[in-house]
Amino acid sequence: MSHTTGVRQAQKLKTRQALLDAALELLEHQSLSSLGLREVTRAVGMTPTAFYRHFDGTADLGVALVEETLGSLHGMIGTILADTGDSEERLDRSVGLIARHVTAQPAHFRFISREQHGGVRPVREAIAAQLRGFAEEVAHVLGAEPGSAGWERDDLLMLGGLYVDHMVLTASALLDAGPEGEQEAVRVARRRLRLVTLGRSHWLEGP
Amino acid sequence: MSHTTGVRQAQKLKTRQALLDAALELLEHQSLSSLGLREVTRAVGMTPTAFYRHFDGTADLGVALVEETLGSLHGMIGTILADTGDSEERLDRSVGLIARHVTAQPAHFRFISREQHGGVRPVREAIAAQLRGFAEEVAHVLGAEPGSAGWERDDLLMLGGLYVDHMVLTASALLDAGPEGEQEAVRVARRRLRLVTLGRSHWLEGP
DNA sequence: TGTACATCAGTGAACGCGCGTTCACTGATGTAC
DNA sequence: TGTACATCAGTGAACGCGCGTTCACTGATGTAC
Repeated sequence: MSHTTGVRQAQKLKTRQALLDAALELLEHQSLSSLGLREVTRAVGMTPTAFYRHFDGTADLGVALVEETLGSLHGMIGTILADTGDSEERLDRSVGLIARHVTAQPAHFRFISREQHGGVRPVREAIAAQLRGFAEEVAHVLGAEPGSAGWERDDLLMLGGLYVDHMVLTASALLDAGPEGEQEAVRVARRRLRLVTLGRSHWLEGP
Repeated sequence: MSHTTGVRQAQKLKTRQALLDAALELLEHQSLSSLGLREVTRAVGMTPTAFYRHFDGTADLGVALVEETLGSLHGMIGTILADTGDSEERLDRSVGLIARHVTAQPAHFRFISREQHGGVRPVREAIAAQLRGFAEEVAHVLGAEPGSAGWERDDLLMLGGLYVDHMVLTASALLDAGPEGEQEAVRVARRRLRLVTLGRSHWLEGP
């Protein structure tokens, strides 16, 4: 057995990643539907033809970017919503964590925000599927808490979706705000979340 | 004085409107950033060159579409939020009104939803400005109600923004749901709104 | 370990095509007298 | 009302350019023996 086996595969993965990185950078100022395959290969420094060794086209690359951005976030839901500290503290922590993620990889979140309702169907659907997954995870975690006693499954899902949509809105707001407006965006996001959480705690009192 | 004066201007407006209509139709399945000027004129049946008699380019046309879609909605805020009936009834009425608008002109709302975070900056900014205006109107109307006694201006704006963002989310959800899923989308939108409104009514009780 | 063959990531030339923009123009509409 | 000139929405030809996709290829990596 030789330890060099897989050199070719490793190089291929490296090239693929270079394509994804270059595309993400190009997508900071344009939509996926106007991103050219040649633009991407040019940025990486390779022949347009080679693109097809990795993706069917830019739509396919877009779906891969969705996976790269959101795939790793599953399971983090539990960490974010860890039921420690009072609800105020937990809420601030959640928003802070989103803010840190967005600051750490702004291009990824800009891409998601832009393509969530964008012109490329397979990408839109991939994002929707991921967000639906998050909503279900949130619903599951919240459902296990004492504060959710008596809640119907349907209402928990509604609440999970509400929180997820607010995460996405917060990420968008942070990106739009830029560095100087970040603090204010965080402040507003926190108060919004507080209001929603307040609604949650009175939900069962009836309309 | 001749009553024919203005024939030229009327024809020009008609052509301009034809360009806007054709563009909106083409934008149902693509983003503005990939919409070609020639595509639009071809759909209308005119020379590409003539496009420049009406718009600087597709970005400029996009800004005009924003105005066409959202410009007429100002002032309707008051009607939607008219303080009649109990809060439950008023809430259902609001969602119903959005649903009716979206059903009546789906292409317009799809365009707004798609370009709100899209790749064309001037259009993004035009949409943001309009939505900010709506948020302020909502804040103003709500601020005048007894239920908002004691609210700070800042919190009212936060609430206005929250309602506006939910209007947009509801519109997007309705478009994504299609005819068969419309009823369910309306149901979820209503419960979300109910939860937010519940949070509103307990806002002053402290954190 | 050495050799002969297979695989396959990336190359480079070529294609037909639609794009945005320019320019000089046409002819209906508008205006001055 | 009639005439002579000005305006300007829309035309049609032309341009250079970058696009996505095809094809036969090269040469390093991998595999069988």
